[in-house]
Amino acid sequence: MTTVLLVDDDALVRGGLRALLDAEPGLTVAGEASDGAAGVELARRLRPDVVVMDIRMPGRDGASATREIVSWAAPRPAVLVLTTFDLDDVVDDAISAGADGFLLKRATPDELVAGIRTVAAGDALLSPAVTRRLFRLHARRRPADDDVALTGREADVLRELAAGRTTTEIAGAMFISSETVRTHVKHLLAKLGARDRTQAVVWAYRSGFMDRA
Amino acid sequence: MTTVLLVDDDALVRGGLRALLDAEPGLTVAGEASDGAAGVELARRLRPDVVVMDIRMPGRDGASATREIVSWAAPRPAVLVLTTFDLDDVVDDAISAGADGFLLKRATPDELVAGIRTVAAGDALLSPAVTRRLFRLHARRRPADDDVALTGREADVLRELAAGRTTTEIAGAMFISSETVRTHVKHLLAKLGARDRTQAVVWAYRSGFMDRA
DNA sequence: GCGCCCCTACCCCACGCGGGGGATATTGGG
DNA sequence: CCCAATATCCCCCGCGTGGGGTAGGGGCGC
Repeated sequence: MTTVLLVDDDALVRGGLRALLDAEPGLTVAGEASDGAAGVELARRLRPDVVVMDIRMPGRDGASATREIVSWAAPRPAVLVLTTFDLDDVVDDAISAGADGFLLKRATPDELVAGIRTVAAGDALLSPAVTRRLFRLHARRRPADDDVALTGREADVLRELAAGRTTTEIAGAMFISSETVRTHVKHLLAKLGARDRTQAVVWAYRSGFMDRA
Repeated sequence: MTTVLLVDDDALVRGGLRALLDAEPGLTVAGEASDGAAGVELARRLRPDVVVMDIRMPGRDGASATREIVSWAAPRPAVLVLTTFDLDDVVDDAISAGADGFLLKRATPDELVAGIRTVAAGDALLSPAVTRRLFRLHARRRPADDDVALTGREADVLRELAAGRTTTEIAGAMFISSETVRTHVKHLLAKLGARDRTQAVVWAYRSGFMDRA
């Protein structure tokens, strides 16, 4: 049986989550708190398996509370942070606070249950270190990055650039002249706002382009 | 109810997993296959929510089967790859095959169940793109990458390069002459086996250097 | 004290690269 | 049907970059 502590300033949200989770076999809600300070205190007393933590709360916020809980000696509760994730600065706090997982508030009930089971089961699916890196990846996924409209060939060339290839090598690989490659490079540099191929490669890795491609 | 298809060449393993999963509320094993070809065929007929796929099998292996299944149009089964993950080359195949998740065979039953629920629930906890990058992070953690012994200043310069800065900018930021920056760049290129700064930046992102720094 | 590595700094040379042009052919949507 | 977008190819110019070598000062270990 997995015990869960709900920390959210909205009583209606807590009630909804409690009904949802208690109906789930293998899950039970051990307690509720309406702010970070009460959440930490209750987590200390109840020792739940998982703390579901809203990030935005009056008083002591979720990031601060998370930071404290994850600093406890094992076995400590796993912290699953709930967020609307609207480019909020507080998200960065949740990241650096070292939460074990985070979930969008628009997630489905099934997804929440799966998330709770995942963090409760430990890090077999994803290690904490990796999860932390993930947070960084997510935080970095700015909408602007997806707005860049590279043509098919430009995207091809960028992939080659991001593999560390030279103009001549790319020309050989793509069966076109190096002059054409140079043209494509010039165009994608302009679109990306990059001043040279190195900056284009940086963009490719940081924007998630290399993950999509 | 989440339906699962087991693909593993070992009948005993399949039997154990079936017993384990059928005992779990909300999960049911819809079928079993003993190799990749049979697995793909059965997945096509049964349309399970999740395919639990052993990576190492005689005949058509798990990576090849995974590659096919993930190429199907939505809604397609999610593929959870099972692996011993002992620095096996086949792991690279699983990565590039685009599996939705992967789990160590030494994972506990709880972890397997949590993993199945997670991939069945979709990408709310972790998006496919991020998962794919994760795989790369895991696969990439080769000892060789950690063996590269950059000096403190060389590492500083590499971080600046990986931010897309020019020699002159780096010199300004580090309060040294650009000639010195050039020397550091030359040295780190030699150590990394990179032919130019672009390849050094690629190495910085792919090796995990940018995650550690 | 002597070697060894690191950081600092400079030289020359060849060339790849980015910026700014222009040109032609094909494709597809208004 | 025409125009915009795309893909292909070519030119010149200036300079940043990489490869080679050289060198002094500082720290550290033997």
